[in-house]
Amino acid sequence: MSAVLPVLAFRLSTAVADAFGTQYGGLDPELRAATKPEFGHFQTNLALRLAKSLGQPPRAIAEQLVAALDLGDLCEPPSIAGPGFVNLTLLPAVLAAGVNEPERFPSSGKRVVVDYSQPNVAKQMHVGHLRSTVIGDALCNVLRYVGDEVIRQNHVGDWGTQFGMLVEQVLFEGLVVESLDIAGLQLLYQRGRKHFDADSNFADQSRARVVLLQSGDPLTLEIWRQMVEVSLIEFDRIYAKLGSPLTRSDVVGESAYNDQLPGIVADLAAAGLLTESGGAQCAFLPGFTGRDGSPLPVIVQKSDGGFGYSATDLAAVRHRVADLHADRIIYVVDHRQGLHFQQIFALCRAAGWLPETTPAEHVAFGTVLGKDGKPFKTRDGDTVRLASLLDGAVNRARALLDERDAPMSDLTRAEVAEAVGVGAIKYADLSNDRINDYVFDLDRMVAMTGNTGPYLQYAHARLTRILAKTDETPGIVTVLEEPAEQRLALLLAGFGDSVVQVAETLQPHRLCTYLYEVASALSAFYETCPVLTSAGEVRTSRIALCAATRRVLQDGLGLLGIAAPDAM
RNA sequence: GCGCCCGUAGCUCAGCUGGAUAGAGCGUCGGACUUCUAAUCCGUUGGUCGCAGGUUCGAAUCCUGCCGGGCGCGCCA
Repeated sequence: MSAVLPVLAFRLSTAVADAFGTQYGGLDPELRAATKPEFGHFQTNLALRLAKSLGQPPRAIAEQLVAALDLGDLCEPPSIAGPGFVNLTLLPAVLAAGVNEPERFPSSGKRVVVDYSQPNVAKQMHVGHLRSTVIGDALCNVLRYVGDEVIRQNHVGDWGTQFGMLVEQVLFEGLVVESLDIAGLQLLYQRGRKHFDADSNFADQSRARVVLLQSGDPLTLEIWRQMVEVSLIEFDRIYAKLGSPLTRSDVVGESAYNDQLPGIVADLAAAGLLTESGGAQCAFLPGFTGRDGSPLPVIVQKSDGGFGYSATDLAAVRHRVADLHADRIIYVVDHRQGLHFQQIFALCRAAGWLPETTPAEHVAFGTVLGKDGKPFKTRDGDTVRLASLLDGAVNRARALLDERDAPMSDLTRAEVAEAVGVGAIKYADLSNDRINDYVFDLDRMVAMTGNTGPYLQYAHARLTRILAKTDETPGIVTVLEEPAEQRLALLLAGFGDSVVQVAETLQPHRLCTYLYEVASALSAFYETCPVLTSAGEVRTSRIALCAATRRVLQDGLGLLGIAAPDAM
């Protein structure tokens, strides 16, 4: 639609300038989607806006505006309604063109770095990683679609004091790390933690081991590397299950910045941004205050000389701007870290590592809750593993498929169950505004009615079936007479705009809402407009409309990271 | 105490950056299957947009102040 929209906007501005003087030509044409189908396709509220400065009644202005407006090649004659709205209805041919010629996005020349997923070494991925991974994937897809170059950064938690303890426990037990899996590593962590708390001698050795790790002791480093390897194998497995494109080449863990941390401190000190407080090197920034109103620091270097997460995050920002040449930096991290990122961004700007022209955005999201309204946990109070979460949804989808006795091979059925189950979870996660918490409710997620993943997948499967029954390859849309056809066509033409909106707001739920509207409009079309049993040009056109709808659903779901099976 | 976020129908949520009578789904109730896949569709029911002011021709949307909830606030990430 954006091929038409700018033209309409330009004509409106021209008409305003002609009718009321050039000083009003620069006014926002306020071209908006019509609030109701009976008002046409678009509306402009310019007349209302101009009423005051022109000192005339809005309706009179609307009449002059319409008189000056030249839209005969694009729209039906404009109508004036209500207090002064000007309603525009596109000609069927223009609408058809919007469907037949989907918008393509040239390269923006912009490079965007997206930091997301961020699992921790030696820990199983759990429900807490779901949102970051799913939202991050969707945003990467959307940004690339609108022409940005996207660089994924998986800031894996692979460094820090706990690894001293882990390595020490490995040596204590005489373990071969490579024989362990992720669950084994997690158990090792628990044993190490107990050991650490119970045995002060072991605790001291663990602390000494951290120093060895950071200074590059070969044995220590090798054991650490093996733990990372075991973990990455597991992450790969989960990403595959989740259908995430994240790979090892996207992993730039905390350890990657280890060498740069002293330099970070030195640079900040040289810039006069550091203050010693309680033995720690701190940056106190204006506008940040703590509990009792005292200045709130960013602790860059701890009192024991070690570096915390802030130092690593600072180094990461610097790396992304200086080395990766990011034009925009995005962090998909839960909302509780909002203050932390505010501080990091502010400090990076003060240090000159993050130019004012480079936006850094914390894409915050809410918590996944259980039915009790508290953070989602198992019955035993443990965190829910991502793997079991996904398996549960796939099993549920499989049961629904079996119940339905859909005519497909077992292999296909397994694949479809996978797509539907995982898609249901992802869609449920993406379809609400990310800032809100949501309750994990499998029944609702896999429901075939309402704004759910399976409902959209089903719409796609139906279209695939219809198109498979025709012997002709779909052509172009030429006939749009039925209201249901027009409504569907109008929506399809707005796909590009919808994606652009997500790229700007970083709110994937807008795309979900859009796709749901498309699927709903398809249902109405499907009820009132026979496709295969119609004849002539109407049939050809409707087949093309089906093909276009299928493409939008497939592409849209694809952007959300959700598969669209051909049958359900 | 300070800061961020949230508050819209019985429930779960949209509301396109200020526009027309605030919309969906679920649920309720009532219809449509010898199906272009009924895992669907159509109809029905339902709201002082937390409260009070303010800005505006016009506010769920912007501003201020309250109320209620979530989260955060020095060496964990």
